[in-house]
Amino acid sequence: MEAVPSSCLGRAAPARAAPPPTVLPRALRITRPQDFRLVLRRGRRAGRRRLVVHALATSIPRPARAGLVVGRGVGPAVVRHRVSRRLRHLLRPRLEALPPGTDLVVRAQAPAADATSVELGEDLDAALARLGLDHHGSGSSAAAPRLTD
RNA sequence: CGAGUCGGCCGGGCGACCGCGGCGGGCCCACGAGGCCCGUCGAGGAAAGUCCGGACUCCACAGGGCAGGGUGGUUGCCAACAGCAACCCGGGGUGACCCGCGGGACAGUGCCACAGAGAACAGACCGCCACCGGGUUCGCCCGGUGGUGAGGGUGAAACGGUGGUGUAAGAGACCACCAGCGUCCUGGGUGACCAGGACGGCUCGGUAAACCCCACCCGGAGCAAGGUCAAGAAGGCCGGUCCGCGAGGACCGGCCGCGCAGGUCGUCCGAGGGCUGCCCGCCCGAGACCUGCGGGUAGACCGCUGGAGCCCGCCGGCGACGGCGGGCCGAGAUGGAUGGUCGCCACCCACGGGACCGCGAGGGCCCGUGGGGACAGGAUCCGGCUUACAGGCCGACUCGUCCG
Repeated sequence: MEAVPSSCLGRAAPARAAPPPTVLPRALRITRPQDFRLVLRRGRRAGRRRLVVHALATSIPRPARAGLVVGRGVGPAVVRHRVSRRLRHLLRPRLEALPPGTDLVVRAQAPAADATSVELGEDLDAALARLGLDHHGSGSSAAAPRLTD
């Protein structure tokens, strides 16, 4: 079964080596209203035009989690659901690179309605980099302590 | 073949990889209702607007009056409806068909812009006619008084139409026919109503998505309904002022609620509630109120998806629909799953090329490149209505033309 993905991707586009995106499972999501309030009020914040990322480091030993806020300002139900689905796909691989115990809340703004998945991914990376949480270089271990103050 | 009317249906298909939510099963375990694997199911015709009608849940359930809301041709269908079907009436179209918030305007009240002389028991501007006075080229002209709703002009609408009698000129003033109104009779229809006849008085607007009248119907709140368990014993919300860049904090006042303490009223004389609002009346009924002090929780599960259910066949009915038989199980989330990245095919639109048909404008076919695919997503569940929608399919019927 290991040979199947490589052949499939190889036929389509050999240059595109990106790992297949996945959707957030329920365990990795923030669901309780109190947790949302905590992250939005106490966490650090980095805003882009299309979305705002709040991050809060906790001492609880568990994988990093994420929650979504897509308000009515973004659009009707179909548009809101499309935006949150794209964000869920984009969030999963990025979440694995974060230090354990990190809680993330991503708020979508109105311009997110017309954005593509690629654009939203760029916004996410930029916001995470501003928070010192980017997974590409710079070392996540060095960024983690800065969250607490 | 062209133009058109009505009804029904679809809402791209197949595949690859990686995923998400529910249910069922198996395995593992450092047991945490954690991990892995398999099977299965997983948005719409409108899921939408939340406009009607129900199911369901809780509260209430002697009744009456007033107020309030809804419906409005008839007969059916339906659990019910403001829905659907057939029919009736009125209007439109050559026609198939379409449109109608379709009870009552002799119960009463109100309103009818602009134009016009006059608009609701109407109205003399011009005109017509008579009389009086004056003038006269003897045709008539000018002024006044009165008659007249036939003619002109205005309007959506001018108080019936045509012909005659009549008259100074006219007028349903009178007569005939027609139209319209009312009453009665006969026949047909379950009925709305239709057809025919007789008589009557003589014409007697519109508006009830204006008040109103008539007939019929209507308890209130809603799944955040409601229930179980756990946790916790006290705060929550609203308004104002002040402080702070801000998140927020402090103080004061009001409302709801729990515990403790004190007080007042009350269970023969009824505190306080309930019966949609008010009044009468009825029922439940032992607590209610005031002051002071103290300073919370808000999570899980049930409800929760098998139902006026869907598909097929037969029978009854013009039809909506109903009956019988057989088969099927097709979402149940809860910061809210059904997606992401692609490939192929089909469809539509541009551009380019090729051969073909046609005198021609042009037409379809094949290939290549590029682009496009709407309106829109459950949140207790059904039946409707309304609104949005790229593109496409099927059937019935009408009118016109050509061929036979």
